Amino acid sequence: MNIGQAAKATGISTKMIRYYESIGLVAAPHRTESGYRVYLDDDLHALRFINRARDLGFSVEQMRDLLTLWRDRDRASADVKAIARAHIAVLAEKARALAAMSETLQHLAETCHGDDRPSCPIIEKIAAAVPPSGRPANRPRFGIAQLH
Amino acid sequence: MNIGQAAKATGISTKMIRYYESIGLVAAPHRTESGYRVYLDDDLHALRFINRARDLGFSVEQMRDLLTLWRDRDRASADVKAIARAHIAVLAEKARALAAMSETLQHLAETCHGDDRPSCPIIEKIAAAVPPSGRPANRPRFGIAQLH
DNA sequence: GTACACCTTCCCATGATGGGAAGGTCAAGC
DNA sequence: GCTTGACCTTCCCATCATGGGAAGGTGTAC
Repeated sequence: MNIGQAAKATGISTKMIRYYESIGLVAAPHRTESGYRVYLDDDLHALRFINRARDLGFSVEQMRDLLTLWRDRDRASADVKAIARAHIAVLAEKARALAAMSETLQHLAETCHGDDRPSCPIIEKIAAAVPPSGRPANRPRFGIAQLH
Repeated sequence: MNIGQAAKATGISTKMIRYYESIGLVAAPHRTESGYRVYLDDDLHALRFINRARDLGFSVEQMRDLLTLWRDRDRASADVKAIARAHIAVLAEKARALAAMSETLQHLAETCHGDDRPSCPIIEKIAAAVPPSGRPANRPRFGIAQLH
Protein backbone atom coordinates (compact mmCIF):
# COMPACT_ATOMS: atom_id res chain seq x y z
CA MET A 1 0.00 0.00 0.00
CA ASN A 2 1.37 3.38 -1.10
CA ILE A 3 1.45 6.45 1.09
CA GLY A 4 -1.48 7.97 -0.78
CA GLN A 5 -3.63 4.93 -0.16
CA ALA A 6 -2.52 4.84 3.46
CA ALA A 7 -3.53 8.48 3.75
CA LYS A 8 -7.01 7.72 2.45
CA ALA A 9 -7.28 4.67 4.66
CA THR A 10 -6.30 6.46 7.85
CA GLY A 11 -7.47 10.03 7.37
CA ILE A 12 -3.97 11.46 7.75
CA SER A 13 -2.49 13.44 4.86
CA THR A 14 0.60 12.17 3.10
CA LYS A 15 2.40 15.27 4.31
CA MET A 16 1.64 14.44 7.91
CA ILE A 17 2.44 10.76 7.55
CA ARG A 18 5.92 11.68 6.33
CA TYR A 19 6.20 14.25 9.10
CA TYR A 20 5.25 11.74 11.80
CA GLU A 21 7.86 9.41 10.40
CA SER A 22 10.51 12.16 10.35
CA ILE A 23 10.01 12.96 14.03
CA GLY A 24 9.94 9.30 14.99
CA LEU A 25 6.31 9.18 16.02
CA VAL A 26 5.79 6.22 13.70
CA ALA A 27 8.38 3.75 12.51
CA ALA A 28 9.74 4.10 9.00
CA PRO A 29 7.80 1.67 6.79
CA HIS A 30 9.33 -0.68 4.30
CA ARG A 31 10.30 0.65 0.91
CA THR A 32 10.04 -0.75 -2.59
CA GLU A 33 13.24 -1.03 -4.59
CA SER A 34 12.48 2.31 -6.15
CA GLY A 35 12.08 3.97 -2.77
CA TYR A 36 8.31 4.11 -2.40
CA ARG A 37 6.99 3.69 1.12
CA VAL A 38 4.94 0.53 1.62
CA TYR A 39 2.39 0.44 4.43
CA LEU A 40 1.32 -2.80 6.06
CA ASP A 41 -1.50 -3.45 8.49
CA ASP A 42 0.55 -2.63 11.57
CA ASP A 43 1.55 0.71 10.11
CA LEU A 44 -2.06 1.50 9.35
CA HIS A 45 -3.17 0.60 12.85
CA ALA A 46 -0.66 3.00 14.32
CA LEU A 47 -1.75 5.75 11.94
CA ARG A 48 -5.40 5.21 12.79
CA PHE A 49 -4.52 5.32 16.46
CA ILE A 50 -2.79 8.62 15.86
CA ASN A 51 -5.72 9.98 13.93
CA ARG A 52 -8.14 9.23 16.74
CA ALA A 53 -5.81 10.61 19.39
CA ARG A 54 -5.45 13.74 17.28
CA ASP A 55 -9.23 14.06 17.11
CA LEU A 56 -9.16 14.15 20.88
CA GLY A 57 -6.73 17.03 20.79
CA PHE A 58 -3.64 15.20 21.96
CA SER A 59 -0.33 16.76 21.00
CA VAL A 60 2.38 14.86 19.19
CA GLU A 61 4.31 14.36 22.42
CA GLN A 62 1.24 13.06 24.20
CA MET A 63 0.59 10.72 21.30
CA ARG A 64 4.14 9.50 21.59
CA ASP A 65 3.45 8.57 25.22
CA LEU A 66 0.11 7.02 24.37
CA LEU A 67 1.59 4.92 21.60
CA THR A 68 4.23 3.62 23.97
CA LEU A 69 1.58 2.72 26.51
CA TRP A 70 -0.56 1.17 23.82
CA ARG A 71 2.27 -1.12 22.76
CA ASP A 72 3.09 -2.02 26.35
CA ARG A 73 0.63 -4.74 27.28
CA ASP A 74 1.69 -4.57 30.89
CA ARG A 75 1.22 -0.84 31.47
CA ALA A 76 -0.95 0.26 34.33
CA SER A 77 -4.23 1.80 33.26
CA ALA A 78 -3.42 4.51 35.79
CA ASP A 79 -0.64 5.72 33.50
CA VAL A 80 -3.03 6.20 30.64
CA LYS A 81 -5.61 7.80 32.85
CA ALA A 82 -3.07 10.30 34.17
CA ILE A 83 -2.27 11.53 30.68
CA ALA A 84 -5.94 11.70 29.84
CA ARG A 85 -6.82 13.61 32.97
CA ALA A 86 -4.11 16.20 32.50
CA HIS A 87 -5.28 16.68 28.95
CA ILE A 88 -8.92 16.96 29.94
CA ALA A 89 -8.07 19.77 32.32
CA VAL A 90 -6.18 21.68 29.64
CA LEU A 91 -8.92 21.19 27.08
CA ALA A 92 -11.61 22.29 29.50
CA GLU A 93 -9.67 25.39 30.44
CA LYS A 94 -9.11 26.38 26.83
CA ALA A 95 -12.76 25.79 26.07
CA ARG A 96 -13.72 27.91 29.03
CA ALA A 97 -11.41 30.75 27.99
CA LEU A 98 -12.75 30.77 24.45
CA ALA A 99 -16.34 30.61 25.61
CA ALA A 100 -15.70 33.52 27.94
CA MET A 101 -14.29 35.60 25.10
CA SER A 102 -17.23 34.70 22.93
CA GLU A 103 -19.73 35.62 25.62
CA THR A 104 -18.07 38.90 26.49
CA LEU A 105 -18.11 39.89 22.88
CA GLN A 106 -21.66 38.67 22.50
CA HIS A 107 -22.82 40.98 25.28
CA LEU A 108 -21.04 43.89 23.65
CA ALA A 109 -22.51 43.07 20.28
CA GLU A 110 -26.00 42.98 21.69
CA THR A 111 -25.75 46.58 22.81
CA CYS A 112 -24.45 47.74 19.43
CA HIS A 113 -27.08 49.03 17.04
CA GLY A 114 -25.16 47.88 14.02
CA ASP A 115 -26.44 50.59 11.75
CA ASP A 116 -25.03 53.57 9.83
CA ARG A 117 -24.31 55.59 12.93
CA PRO A 118 -20.80 55.64 14.35
CA SER A 119 -21.70 55.05 17.99
CA CYS A 120 -20.53 51.55 18.85
CA PRO A 121 -20.25 50.08 22.35
CA ILE A 122 -18.03 47.29 21.06
CA ILE A 123 -15.20 49.45 19.92
CA GLU A 124 -15.73 51.88 22.77
CA LYS A 125 -15.31 49.12 25.27
CA ILE A 126 -12.14 47.93 23.58
CA ALA A 127 -10.85 51.50 23.55
CA ALA A 128 -12.05 51.73 27.15
CA ALA A 129 -11.24 55.21 28.30
CA VAL A 130 -12.68 53.66 31.47
CA PRO A 131 -10.57 52.91 34.56
CA PRO A 132 -7.76 50.42 33.94
CA SER A 133 -8.00 49.99 37.69
CA GLY A 134 -8.36 46.43 38.85
CA ARG A 135 -6.38 44.91 36.04
CA PRO A 136 -2.98 43.59 37.16
CA ALA A 137 -0.51 44.27 34.37
CA ASN A 138 1.21 40.92 34.32
CA ARG A 139 -1.56 38.40 34.62
CA PRO A 140 -0.98 35.33 32.45
CA ARG A 141 -1.92 35.93 28.85
CA PHE A 142 -4.49 33.60 27.42
CA GLY A 143 -5.37 34.88 23.99
CA ILE A 144 -5.96 32.95 20.83
CA ALA A 145 -2.29 32.43 20.18
CA GLN A 146 -1.80 30.74 23.51
CA LEU A 147 -4.55 28.26 22.86
CA HIS A 148 -2.38 25.67 21.25
CA MET B 1 8.55 56.86 28.11
CA ASN B 2 10.79 53.96 27.16
CA ILE B 3 9.57 50.75 25.61
CA GLY B 4 9.98 48.90 28.91
CA GLN B 5 7.79 51.38 30.72
CA ALA B 6 5.28 51.30 27.89
CA ALA B 7 5.22 47.52 28.20
CA LYS B 8 4.41 47.73 31.89
CA ALA B 9 1.83 50.41 31.29
CA THR B 10 -0.02 48.51 28.59
CA GLY B 11 0.48 44.87 29.45
CA ILE B 12 2.19 44.09 26.13
CA SER B 13 5.75 42.76 26.19
CA THR B 14 8.56 44.77 24.65
CA LYS B 15 9.03 41.97 22.17
CA MET B 16 5.47 42.24 21.00
CA ILE B 17 5.47 46.03 20.90
CA ARG B 18 8.42 45.93 18.51
CA TYR B 19 6.73 43.18 16.54
CA TYR B 20 3.49 45.15 16.19
CA GLU B 21 5.53 48.07 14.98
CA SER B 22 7.43 45.93 12.48
CA ILE B 23 4.23 44.64 10.88
CA GLY B 24 2.68 48.10 10.80
CA LEU B 25 -0.04 47.40 13.34
CA VAL B 26 1.09 50.43 15.33
CA ALA B 27 2.92 53.47 14.03
CA ALA B 28 6.63 53.78 14.71
CA PRO B 29 7.06 56.01 17.77
CA HIS B 30 9.47 58.88 18.04
CA ARG B 31 13.06 58.13 18.90
CA THR B 32 15.61 59.80 21.12
CA GLU B 33 18.85 60.91 19.50
CA SER B 34 20.44 57.66 20.58
CA GLY B 35 17.71 55.62 18.96
CA TYR B 36 15.53 54.71 21.93
CA ARG B 37 11.81 54.51 21.21
CA VAL B 38 9.75 57.12 23.02
CA TYR B 39 6.08 56.41 23.69
CA LEU B 40 3.52 59.19 24.07
CA ASP B 41 -0.06 59.03 25.25
CA ASP B 42 -1.46 58.29 21.81
CA ASP B 43 0.91 55.37 21.39
CA LEU B 44 -0.11 53.99 24.75
CA HIS B 45 -3.79 54.29 23.92
CA ALA B 46 -3.29 52.26 20.78
CA LEU B 47 -1.32 49.63 22.66
CA ARG B 48 -3.97 49.36 25.34
CA PHE B 49 -6.60 49.03 22.63
CA ILE B 50 -4.59 46.20 21.15
CA ASN B 51 -4.19 44.52 24.50
CA ARG B 52 -7.91 44.48 25.11
CA ALA B 53 -8.70 43.31 21.61
CA ARG B 54 -6.15 40.55 22.09
CA ASP B 55 -7.85 39.52 25.32
CA LEU B 56 -10.97 39.05 23.26
CA GLY B 57 -9.11 36.71 20.96
CA PHE B 58 -8.89 38.97 17.92
CA SER B 59 -6.12 38.18 15.46
CA VAL B 60 -3.57 40.74 14.36
CA GLU B 61 -5.42 41.26 11.09
CA GLN B 62 -8.72 41.76 12.86
CA MET B 63 -7.04 44.21 15.21
CA ARG B 64 -5.75 46.05 12.19
CA ASP B 65 -9.30 46.45 10.94
CA LEU B 66 -10.58 47.40 14.36
CA LEU B 67 -7.89 50.04 14.81
CA THR B 68 -8.81 51.55 11.47
CA LEU B 69 -12.46 51.64 12.45
CA TRP B 70 -11.58 53.04 15.86
CA ARG B 71 -9.69 55.92 14.28
CA ASP B 72 -12.47 56.58 11.78
CA ARG B 73 -15.02 58.65 13.66
CA ASP B 74 -17.51 58.31 10.83
CA ARG B 75 -17.49 54.56 10.49
CA ALA B 76 -20.81 52.76 10.69
CA SER B 77 -21.26 50.74 13.85
CA ALA B 78 -22.47 47.97 11.54
CA ASP B 79 -18.91 47.56 10.28
CA VAL B 80 -17.61 46.94 13.78
CA LYS B 81 -20.48 44.65 14.59
CA ALA B 82 -19.81 42.56 11.49
CA ILE B 83 -16.24 41.88 12.55
CA ALA B 84 -17.34 41.10 16.07
CA ARG B 85 -20.06 38.74 14.94
CA ALA B 86 -17.80 36.79 12.63
CA HIS B 87 -15.30 36.48 15.44
CA ILE B 88 -17.93 35.41 17.95
CA ALA B 89 -18.96 32.57 15.66
CA VAL B 90 -15.39 31.35 15.30
CA LEU B 91 -14.73 31.57 19.03
CA ALA B 92 -17.91 29.74 19.88
CA GLU B 93 -17.14 26.98 17.41
CA LYS B 94 -13.63 26.51 18.77
CA ALA B 95 -14.94 26.47 22.31
CA ARG B 96 -17.52 23.90 21.31
CA ALA B 97 -14.94 21.68 19.63
CA LEU B 98 -12.64 21.78 22.64
CA ALA B 99 -15.46 21.14 25.06
CA ALA B 100 -16.55 18.17 22.95
CA MET B 101 -13.05 16.69 23.07
CA SER B 102 -12.90 17.26 26.79
CA GLU B 103 -16.24 15.59 27.36
CA THR B 104 -15.51 12.62 25.15
CA LEU B 105 -12.30 12.01 27.00
CA GLN B 106 -14.01 12.57 30.32
CA HIS B 107 -16.51 9.82 29.56
CA LEU B 108 -13.69 7.48 28.63
CA ALA B 109 -11.74 8.34 31.73
CA GLU B 110 -14.72 7.62 33.93
CA THR B 111 -14.83 4.04 32.72
CA CYS B 112 -11.11 3.53 33.30
CA HIS B 113 -10.20 2.01 36.64
CA GLY B 114 -6.88 3.83 36.75
CA ASP B 115 -5.13 1.16 38.76
CA ASP B 116 -2.24 -1.25 38.26
CA ARG B 117 -4.07 -3.42 35.81
CA PRO B 118 -3.48 -2.95 32.09
CA SER B 119 -7.10 -2.94 30.96
CA CYS B 120 -7.90 0.60 29.91
CA PRO B 121 -10.98 1.71 27.97
CA ILE B 122 -9.31 5.00 27.09
CA ILE B 123 -6.51 3.55 25.08
CA GLU B 124 -8.71 0.77 23.75
CA LYS B 125 -11.14 3.29 22.39
CA ILE B 126 -8.35 5.23 20.72
CA ALA B 127 -6.99 2.01 19.26
CA ALA B 128 -10.58 1.21 18.33
CA ALA B 129 -10.57 -2.11 16.58
CA VAL B 130 -14.25 -1.13 16.36
CA PRO B 131 -15.98 -0.25 13.07
CA PRO B 132 -14.43 2.67 11.20
CA SER B 133 -17.82 2.70 9.50
CA GLY B 134 -19.65 6.00 9.62
CA ARG B 135 -16.54 8.14 9.57
CA PRO B 136 -15.96 9.91 6.27
CA ALA B 137 -12.23 9.94 5.58
CA ASN B 138 -11.89 13.54 4.51
CA ARG B 139 -14.01 15.48 6.94
CA PRO B 140 -12.47 18.80 7.93
CA ARG B 141 -9.84 18.38 10.58
CA PHE B 142 -10.37 20.32 13.75
CA GLY B 143 -7.71 19.27 16.19
CA ILE B 144 -5.74 21.38 18.59
CA ALA B 145 -3.41 22.67 15.94
CA GLN B 146 -6.29 24.09 13.92
CA LEU B 147 -7.64 25.98 16.87
CA HIS B 148 -5.71 29.15 16.24
C1' DG C 1 34.74 55.27 36.22
C1' DT C 2 32.46 51.19 36.95
C1' DA C 3 28.47 48.42 37.37
C1' DC C 4 24.03 47.41 36.07
C1' DA C 5 19.73 47.97 33.96
C1' DC C 6 18.04 49.08 30.01
C1' DC C 7 17.93 49.74 24.96
C1' DT C 8 18.98 48.40 19.87
C1' DT C 9 18.88 44.95 15.83
C1' DC C 10 19.18 40.34 14.16
C1' DC C 11 18.45 35.48 14.01
C1' DC C 12 16.22 31.31 15.65
C1' DA C 13 12.55 28.32 17.78
C1' DT C 14 7.93 26.95 18.71
C1' DG C 15 3.62 23.12 16.69
C1' DA C 16 1.13 21.06 13.29
C1' DT C 17 0.17 21.74 8.96
C1' DG C 18 0.15 22.92 3.96
C1' DG C 19 2.32 24.62 -0.59
C1' DG C 20 5.22 23.93 -4.11
C1' DA C 21 9.45 22.87 -6.85
C1' DA C 22 12.42 19.50 -9.14
C1' DG C 23 12.86 15.17 -10.35
C1' DG C 24 11.86 9.89 -10.35
C1' DT C 25 8.27 5.83 -11.00
C1' DC C 26 4.41 3.33 -12.45
C1' DA C 27 0.38 1.89 -14.99
C1' DA C 28 -2.92 2.48 -18.66
C1' DG C 29 -3.85 3.26 -23.33
C1' DC C 30 -2.25 3.70 -27.90
C1' DG D 1 7.64 0.70 -27.17
C1' DC D 2 6.12 5.45 -26.07
C1' DT D 3 3.42 8.98 -24.10
C1' DT D 4 0.56 10.75 -20.54
C1' DG D 5 -0.88 11.57 -16.18
C1' DA D 6 -1.13 10.24 -11.56
C1' DC D 7 1.57 9.16 -8.23
C1' DC D 8 5.98 9.09 -5.51
C1' DT D 9 10.56 11.13 -3.58
C1' DT D 10 13.24 14.94 -1.01
C1' DC D 11 13.91 19.69 0.15
C1' DC D 12 12.73 24.27 1.35
C1' DC D 13 9.45 27.75 2.76
C1' DA D 14 5.18 29.76 5.07
C1' DT D 15 1.90 30.04 8.66
C1' DC D 16 0.64 32.70 13.67
C1' DA D 17 1.91 35.11 17.87
C1' DT D 18 5.28 34.77 20.87
C1' DG D 19 9.70 34.24 23.39
C1' DG D 20 14.93 33.41 23.79
C1' DG D 21 19.24 35.00 23.27
C1' DA D 22 23.46 37.12 21.26
C1' DA D 23 26.24 41.19 20.35
C1' DG D 24 26.67 45.64 21.09
C1' DG D 25 25.19 50.59 22.47
C1' DT D 26 23.08 53.91 26.20
C1' DG D 27 21.86 55.88 30.56
C1' DT D 28 22.07 56.33 35.41
C1' DA D 29 23.39 55.66 40.19
C1' DC D 30 27.08 55.17 43.20
